[in-house]
Formats: sequence, C-alpha cells, structure tokens
Amino acid sequence: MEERGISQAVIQRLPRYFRYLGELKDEGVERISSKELSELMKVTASQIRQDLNNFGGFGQQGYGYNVEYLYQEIGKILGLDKTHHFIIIGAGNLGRALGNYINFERRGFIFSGMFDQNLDLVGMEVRGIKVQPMESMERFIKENDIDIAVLTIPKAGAVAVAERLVQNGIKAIWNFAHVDLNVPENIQVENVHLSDSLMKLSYNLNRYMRENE
Amino acid sequence: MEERGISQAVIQRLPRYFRYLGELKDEGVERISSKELSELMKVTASQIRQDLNNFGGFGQQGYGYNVEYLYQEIGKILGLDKTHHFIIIGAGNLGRALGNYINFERRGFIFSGMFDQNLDLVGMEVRGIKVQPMESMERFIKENDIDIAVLTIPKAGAVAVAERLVQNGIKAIWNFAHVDLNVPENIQVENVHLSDSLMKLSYNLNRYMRENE
DNA sequence: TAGATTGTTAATCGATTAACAATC
DNA sequence: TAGATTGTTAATCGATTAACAATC
Repeated sequence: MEERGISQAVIQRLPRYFRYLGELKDEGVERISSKELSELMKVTASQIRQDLNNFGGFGQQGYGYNVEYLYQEIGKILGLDKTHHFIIIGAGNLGRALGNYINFERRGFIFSGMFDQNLDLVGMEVRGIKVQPMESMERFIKENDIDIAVLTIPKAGAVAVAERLVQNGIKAIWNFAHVDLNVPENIQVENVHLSDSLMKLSYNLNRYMRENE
Repeated sequence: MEERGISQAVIQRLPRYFRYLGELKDEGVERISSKELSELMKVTASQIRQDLNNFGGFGQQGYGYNVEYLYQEIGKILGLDKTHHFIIIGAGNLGRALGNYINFERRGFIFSGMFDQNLDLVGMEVRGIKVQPMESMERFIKENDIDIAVLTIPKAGAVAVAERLVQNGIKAIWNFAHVDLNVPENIQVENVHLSDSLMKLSYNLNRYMRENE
C-alpha cells in the first residue's frame, strides 16, 4: 500500500487544473505558461509548477505547457482514461439526481445499478436503470464488476450498508450520508457532507454581517 | 471587513464537531474531555483544544467540556441560531433534491423560492414552493429578505446569474455549478463541485489499484 | 544567440502537535 | 487536597512561495 507521498491538497487541486485546461483547449488555446494560468486561476505560478512536478515534467523551458498535452496527462493522473462502473444506493431525490447526471459517463464513470430499501421505489426507472431491492445488491456487484458505490441514504443505515458494500468487493465509496463511515483504510472514501458545507457558508455569512453593521 | 484571522481549515472542522456533539447529546452524554472526543473523531486532542480556543474557553480544567453547552456554542459560532431565507436557482434534478431536503430548516435555513429559465418547469411545486420564471427573481429577493442563493444550473449561465444575484442583494451563494464564479469578495461563495470530488475519488482509487496488482 | 520559462532548491509561512503551567 | 484536564506557549511538521540555475 506504499504511500506515494503526494498530499491530498495537491490531488484536490488537480480537477480544477483539468477544468481550466479543458476550457482553454475548447477555446483553441495551444500553449500556456504557468504565469498566465496562474493569473487565470488566481493561484501562484509557483504552486502550479510545484503541483505538476509531483507527477513529472510536462512543460518546456522557454515555451510553457502544451494545453492539449497537459490536459490529457492530468486526465490520466486522475484515472479518467479508465472506466469504472458505479451503483447508487438510495433512490431518493439526491440519488436520482446523481443518476440522471450524464456528465459522469464522459469521465469514464458508468452508472450501472441503483438500489433502495423502499419497495415503493423498486422498479422505478432512472435513466434506463431499474431500481432494485437491497437484497439484489451483493450479487449485482460481483456480476457487474462494480467498484464504486454512491451512498445517498439517510445516516441511520449508512454505516452498516458501507460495511456490506466493502464485504462484497466495493473499492471506493462516494458518501453523501451525513455520517463518517468506518471502513478499512484500503477502501477509498470521499465524503460530500452537504450540511457541513452549508454551515461553513453560514459561518462566513454571519461573520461578515456581524462585522459590517 | 476586518479579517478575524480564523483559518478556513478551522471553520471547516466546526460542523464535524457540531455533528459529533449533537450525537453525544442525543445519547445523553453530559461531559467529554478533548481526549475522549479526539479518540471518537480520530483527530488529536490538541487540535480540538486549539480549534475551540479560537473562539473562547468553553471547557473547564479537570472536568472537560459540557456536551450540551459546547454544542450550543458551536451552533452559535456557525450562526445556526439565526434564520436565513434561501432560494434555489435551477429546478432540475439537483435543485429539486435540495429543495426537498427538510433538514436545512432545522438549522435555520428556510427554503423560500425556486426559479428556472425553462418554462416547462415553471409552476411545478417542490415542497409547497412553486417554481417561478427567472424574471421574477429580482423582485422576489427584495421582497422576501433572501440572503442565500443556491445555484444548481448548468455552468454556461452560472456566472451571469451570479452577477444578477449579487446586484439584487444576495449575500451568499452555494454554488453547485461547475464553474468558478466571479463575485465581489464581500459575497460569500461555497463551492460544491461534485465532479471534482468524484475525480479525487478516482485518483485515490486508481492509485490504490496501481500499487496493488 | 538571447529571451523566456521551466524544474527544483531554498526560504517563508502557516497549521498541527507536543508540552506544561494554570486551575478547576 | 490530589488528580484531571484545560488553555496556551513552544516545537515540529508540512505546504506555499520565492529565487534562480538549467535549458529549450
């Protein structure tokens, strides 16, 4: 499990580079220097060069970076050249919203199955995928080469479901449940705690208001 | 606009403290030491004490922290004792999912209005709130004391809509559009870039797979 | 070639952890 | 009072920024 020593702070910035480079590419920009990119993204040129050099030298002295090439390379670093199949656990509003989001497919994430405890939702279709009962989950994971699970269920059941997912070979969990999962460290978990995010916004909003009236 | 010098890293951790304390409170736990809490949350006791002491001394030597009191105090720091009205711009799947999420009300965030460009969606109801056309937005914001806008529209229109929101007195934007907004610095923006989050998961998943086969 | 800009080392800054005196 | 645990200062660690030699 040899840690490659690249900090999560760096990883977190890669998708943003990827996004800006994608836009530059679409605009037909061929090359860009770290300085130009830094002005666009409002970060330091130093940081861009340091971040990229964690993964290799993608630029050329005196020239800068080739936009198309760098875009492709960051995509590879992020693993977007690979295909992963994912399932969504929880067919509520949020689960259905994510299931309907077609852009994930463009990045290699294939929506393959959806599950819910609530039998009223079973049979419902989301983008051509039929919601199945929880009992079918184990078998489905194994037979369909699923390695990512998206958890959009209430926090009460989330920890137990996460354990079941792991036992059946899930390698990564995108967790929208408002609870910290308890899984082995070789399982990748990415938390999206929406209410935490809203509370942070709330803090900043109230602090600003306090200071200004 | 005097900066109070509390880092966003600290702010980001507050909702998690709040969540754990809420659970302890519900379990009837009366007091807890930074050491016990640190074991529960898998952080250092030092960090907990440092974080809290940015806002004042909430504990007592030899005793620890009173759970109920600390919970309340963190809630106040986060501004959860105040009420804020928010609107959702974009009545697509994600917008509707957020509109249907009732827990925000419990924290003082009141879902007050919803808007969409698509006239097919106008008139639709989400939790008792009728979707209105974009033209009604300006007036609605002013007449209903709205200070938070949730942006769940495609990135193409997001930057322009954000500017309109700001012109009409919105103080904070919870941005789900996959683009960086360009608003004055006194406007609070909290980004939730879902695909960035998924790409980070992808990186970690692929790195782990690379290292293990 | 001269100019530009990278890759990388060194300096700085900030955040986390450790230690301990204060005190309940 | 003695023991426990905070609040806070000092030490360490890591991340960011600056500087510059290498090189296209």
